Amino acid sequence: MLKLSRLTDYAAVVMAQIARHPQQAHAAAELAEAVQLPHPTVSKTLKMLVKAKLLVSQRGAQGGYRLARPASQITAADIIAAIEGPVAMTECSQAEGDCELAATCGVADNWQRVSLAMRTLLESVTLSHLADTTPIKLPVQLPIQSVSVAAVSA
Amino acid sequence: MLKLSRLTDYAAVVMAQIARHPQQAHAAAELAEAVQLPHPTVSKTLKMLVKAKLLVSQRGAQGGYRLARPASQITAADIIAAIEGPVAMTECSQAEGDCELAATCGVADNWQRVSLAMRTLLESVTLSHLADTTPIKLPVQLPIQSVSVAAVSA
DNA sequence: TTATACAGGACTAAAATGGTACCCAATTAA
DNA sequence: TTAATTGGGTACCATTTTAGTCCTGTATAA
Repeated sequence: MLKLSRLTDYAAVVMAQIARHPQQAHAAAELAEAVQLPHPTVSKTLKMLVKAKLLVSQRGAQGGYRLARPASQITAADIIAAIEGPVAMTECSQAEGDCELAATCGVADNWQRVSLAMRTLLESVTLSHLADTTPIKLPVQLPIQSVSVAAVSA
Repeated sequence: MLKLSRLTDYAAVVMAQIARHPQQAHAAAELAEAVQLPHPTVSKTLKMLVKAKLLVSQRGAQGGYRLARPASQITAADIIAAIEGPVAMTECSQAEGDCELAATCGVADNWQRVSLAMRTLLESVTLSHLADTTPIKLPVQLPIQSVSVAAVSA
């Protein structure tokens, strides 16, 4: 289905929740309550988001989580990458040629182009967009005509 | 990683292989040899592609698999859907509201828009493109500015 | 009629995913 | 200084998904 994992979905929801009240720190328990998900799971998700530098945390009483940068500078691709790793459609489109089928494959290059277009799309959607309850108007025309595979395969 | 499953990857490679020689019927064993993958696995993949009406099969001696329609009319989205089911980023973007968290979620609509844009992108890539060894120039500018969620949520 | 080749389903093994629990570290406030 | 609060890290387990294999049946062509 080319689906996001459930944790990624949670991450997006939680990030959006924080983005709607960016001033205050949000405790894991409070967020879990707000989004109606089990506390330990939300907590795990938050930790991953901190590790990915999308959130900053403050321990102790009155502590909690805040956005590491403005919601407009956090993208859907960032959130997905935080939980699932970098966006890449195929094994071979993420790392250097560790696919020994490359010779017989014949579609690798083109998948990489598609992959890159997907990533560009996901990078054009920010947390502000996701958190907003009004519909996104995706602002950019994707530069897919000029996609180069160099940056991917290198 | 938002990655295709391995079987989907195989499916694309096999489809491309058939697309390069569209006149003749291709036996599973022959294809397995050509793409250097185990026969039973390729066979399973082929069966799924037949079920999805992307290939037609012919039993008996000299039988095998052929494209059900021209490569230019088979899209990446078709191939992915054949193996993984319909392209949808989140649980709730595929079926009717079977997500009881919708109330607290607050990002469902926007994920659906993103989902739709992804699908549009994948529908713009055909098997001809994938099978071609020269780089794709993705031909369409995505109509993402005018994306409506109606078709998805309905 | 026999060899070829797909159809369908059952089965198993392995891996990813999701969820939980536990204990430690840091901070704050009484 | 101590207690309460809150995140950090790790390890573990259950479940689901994925991948791969095998077996038996059926259609077709020579």
